[in-house]
Amino acid sequence: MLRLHDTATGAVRPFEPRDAGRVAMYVCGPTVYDVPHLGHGRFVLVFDVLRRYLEWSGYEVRYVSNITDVDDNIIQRANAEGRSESEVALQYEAVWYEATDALGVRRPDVDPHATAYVEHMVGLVEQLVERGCAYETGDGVYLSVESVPGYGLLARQSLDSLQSGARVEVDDEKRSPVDFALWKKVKPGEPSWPSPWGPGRPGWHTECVVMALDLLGDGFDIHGGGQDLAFPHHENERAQAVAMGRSFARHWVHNGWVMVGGEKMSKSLGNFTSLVDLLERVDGRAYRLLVLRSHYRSPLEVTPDTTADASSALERLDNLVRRAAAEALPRAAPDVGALDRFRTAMDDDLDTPAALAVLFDAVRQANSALDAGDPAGAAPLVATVRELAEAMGLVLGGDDEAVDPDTAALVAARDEARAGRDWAAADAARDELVARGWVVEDTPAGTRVRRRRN
RNA sequence: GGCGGCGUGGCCGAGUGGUUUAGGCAAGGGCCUGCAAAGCCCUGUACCCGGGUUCGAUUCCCGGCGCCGCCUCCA
Repeated sequence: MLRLHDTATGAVRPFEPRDAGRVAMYVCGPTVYDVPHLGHGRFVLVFDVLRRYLEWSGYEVRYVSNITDVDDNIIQRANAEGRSESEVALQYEAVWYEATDALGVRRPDVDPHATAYVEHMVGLVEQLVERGCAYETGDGVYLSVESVPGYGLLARQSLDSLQSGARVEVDDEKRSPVDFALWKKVKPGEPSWPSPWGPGRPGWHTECVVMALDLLGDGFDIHGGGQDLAFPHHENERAQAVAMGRSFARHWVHNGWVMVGGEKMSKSLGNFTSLVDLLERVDGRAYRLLVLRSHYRSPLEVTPDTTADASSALERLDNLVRRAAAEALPRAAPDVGALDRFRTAMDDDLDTPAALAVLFDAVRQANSALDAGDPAGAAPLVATVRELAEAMGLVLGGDDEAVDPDTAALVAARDEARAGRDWAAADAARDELVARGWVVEDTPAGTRVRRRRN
C-alpha cells in the first residue's frame, strides 16, 4: 500500500485513488519561454518515477501535464526578439521535450496548452463572477479569496497571516492583497482573446484548474509540481475549484528544489544551470540516478562532484548488465524477496534512496554469483536488477559505441601481443586505447573496450 | 513579523529508541590479473550543541546554535 506525503495535510498518508486500479494525475508543466534548468529536470524525473512506480504497482495511470504557452515572460521575449508569442512558445516547447526525452522521461498522455483552453477559462471566470466569488476591476477580474473557505491550506497558513505577510504591491481596487487575477485586460503589444470584460488573457492560475478538471474530472487523484508551486499557484487553483463547489485534487505532491551552493536554483536568482548544458556533459541516466539518490522532498545539491559520483554508480550498473549479457544466462524471474524490499521502500513515500540500496545489493550479489561461475544463481539477481531499474525508468547496459577500424586494429594487436606474451607491446596497445578514451578490459574472450564516461 | 524544512562517517545520502550492517562515490588493505581494468572480500568505530524523559537516544521532548525555503514570477 503506497503512502505519500500530502501537502494539504502536511503528513504522509495512504494513497487511495478515486477509482480502484486507476490513477489520474496532473503535473504542472513548464512555461515555455526559455531553456529548462536543472530544477525542471528534477521535477519531471520525480513525477516520471512516481508514474512508473504506480504502473509497476499495477495501476492504470492517466498522466496529464500542461504547457503554459501564454504568459508575461513569453510576451516579453517575443517583443524583445520581434517575433510572435507562438513562435517563442513553439521553439521552447521543442527544446523542452528534447531535454525530457534525453532524461528518459515518458511524455504525458495529454499535454494541454493554455492557449487551447482560453474559452473554457473565460467560462470558468464568468461562473465565478456569477457566484459572487470574483469581481472586475480596471485591469482585470480577480478572485476574492475571502469567499473561499480554507484558503491557505496548501500554504499551511491562515488567510490572516498570509495577508499580513503579503509582499504584493498594494492595489486599491483589489479587495485583499492576496486576491489574484483570473483575467488580465489587454495592454498594448499583448496577445488577447475576447471576453465579457473586453479583450485580454487568462491569469496563470486558471489554466490548470480548467484543464485538470476537464481532462481528469472532479476529485482526480494527484496534483504535483515543485514545492514553490504549492503557494500561490496550487493554492489558487484549488481556491477556484472550491469557489465553484467542485472537488479538486485528492493528494498534493510537491518535490524539493535543486540547490546550488546551498541556495535554491531559480530563474529569479539567476543561478541556474540549463538542463541542456548538463546533458551535454552528463548521461541523462546519471542525472536520473542522482535525483533518485535523494528523497524527492529533500533539497538536492547538484555539483560536478555529485554528478560524477552518480556517473560512476551508473557505470557499475551498466557493467553488470553488460557482463550478464555476455554470459548468456538462463531465463529467470526476479528475486521475490528483493522485489518485496523494493516495494516496501517505494511505498514509504517513494523512498528511492532505500530502493536503490535494494538494487545495488542485487548488483553485488549478481556479480558474486558470476564470479563464482554460477549462472543459475546469477540469473534471478540480474533479472532483479533489470526489473527494479526499469521500474525507476533506468535503462541499463548502455549502447556500446561502435568500434572504429583503428580501434579494432589496436584491440587485435593487443590480443596478438598477449597471446605471444609480449607484454610491452600489449601494454603499448592498451595505453594507446586509453589515450583515445576507451576503457580496456581483458576477458576470457579477449580484450574488450568501451567508451569511458564523464 | 508569520509559516515550514534541514543539520548523519572524506563526500553524497537513507534510516532506527538497544542485538549485524543502509546504499553509492572516494580512500586504504587483500583476492583475482603477466600488469591492469572490471568484479569480489575486508577496514574506517557517523549521527550540530546543552538539558530532559528512559534501564538505554543519533532516533522522543524542551532550549540553543547554524543553514535553507515559502509568504512576489519561479519546478
